[in-house]
Amino acid sequence: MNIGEVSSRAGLPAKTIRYYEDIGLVRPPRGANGYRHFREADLHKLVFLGRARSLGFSIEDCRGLMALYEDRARASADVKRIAEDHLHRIDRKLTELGAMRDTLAHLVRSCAGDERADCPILADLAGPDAGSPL
Amino acid sequence: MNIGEVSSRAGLPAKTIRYYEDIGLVRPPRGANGYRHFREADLHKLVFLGRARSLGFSIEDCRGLMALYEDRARASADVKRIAEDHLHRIDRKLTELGAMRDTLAHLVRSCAGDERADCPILADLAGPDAGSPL
DNA sequence: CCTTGACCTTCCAGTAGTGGGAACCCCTAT
DNA sequence: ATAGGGGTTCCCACTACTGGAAGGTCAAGG
Repeated sequence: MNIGEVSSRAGLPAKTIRYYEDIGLVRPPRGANGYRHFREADLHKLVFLGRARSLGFSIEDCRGLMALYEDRARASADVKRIAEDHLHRIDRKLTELGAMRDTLAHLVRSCAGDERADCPILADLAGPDAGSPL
Repeated sequence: MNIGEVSSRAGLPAKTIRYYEDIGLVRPPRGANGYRHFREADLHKLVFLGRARSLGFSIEDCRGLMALYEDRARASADVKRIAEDHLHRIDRKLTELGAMRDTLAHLVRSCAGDERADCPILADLAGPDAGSPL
């Protein structure tokens, strides 16, 4: 099948699929006209990549997962390690994003949001001991 | 003061400060030798930017916040709107990141992580109806 | 046969926010 | 005179695409 069909079936933009070929994640053969020809196995790989990316795995993680996916002699421990590392990264991100949200929510609540210039949000951003910038 | 001093006082890498000048967030004058000369007001701006960035505001948000910071006739409502929009973006991000974590945590728990090839993580990534890739 | 339109191709540029490094200038101290 | 520790510009790399331009291919209709 051509890139358009595989794109709609895998749910990935054609641009992205070309990019994945560029970095060696898929290697569809070419027809006489230069068009990429995708086989079912290529489609499966792209679906796999789409799902892994949607779980936030990096391209390099995906490369590793793909290699394991295609390796009949893999150990599930290797897969699990990649997933656990990613899980820890997500947890760290969640923690820092949560801290951001709490700080920001506090600032937003403390701001009147009216026509006056007085604003605790700006005051906080300027720092504890900062006066007017002018 | 020179870029090195303002860098350590603002807690930002010199590279970042040059970048901020490049995109017009700060405009330190130059001395006869071509060196940037930072005034106290420039330092305050950089501290402001560093704090705003650490709360996850985008560069464009920072540009808007800076303009309001320097505008004596601002309305705090304008500041609050930017902060609220950002807060909503963070909340959405937290939601999707949380969903990722839950899915991933479930997969990690279900994987034996031993020497066997059988792996629910790969099975899930491959999709519900996918067989072996070979 | 020609045109139209959808599809395909490549390449280039840009995104955010730096990080790294080259190559070079400037200032101070010894 | 020289050594070091500043500073300067410029360019490339990164993540993971996304958009656009310019042009080749294919199938259908007049």
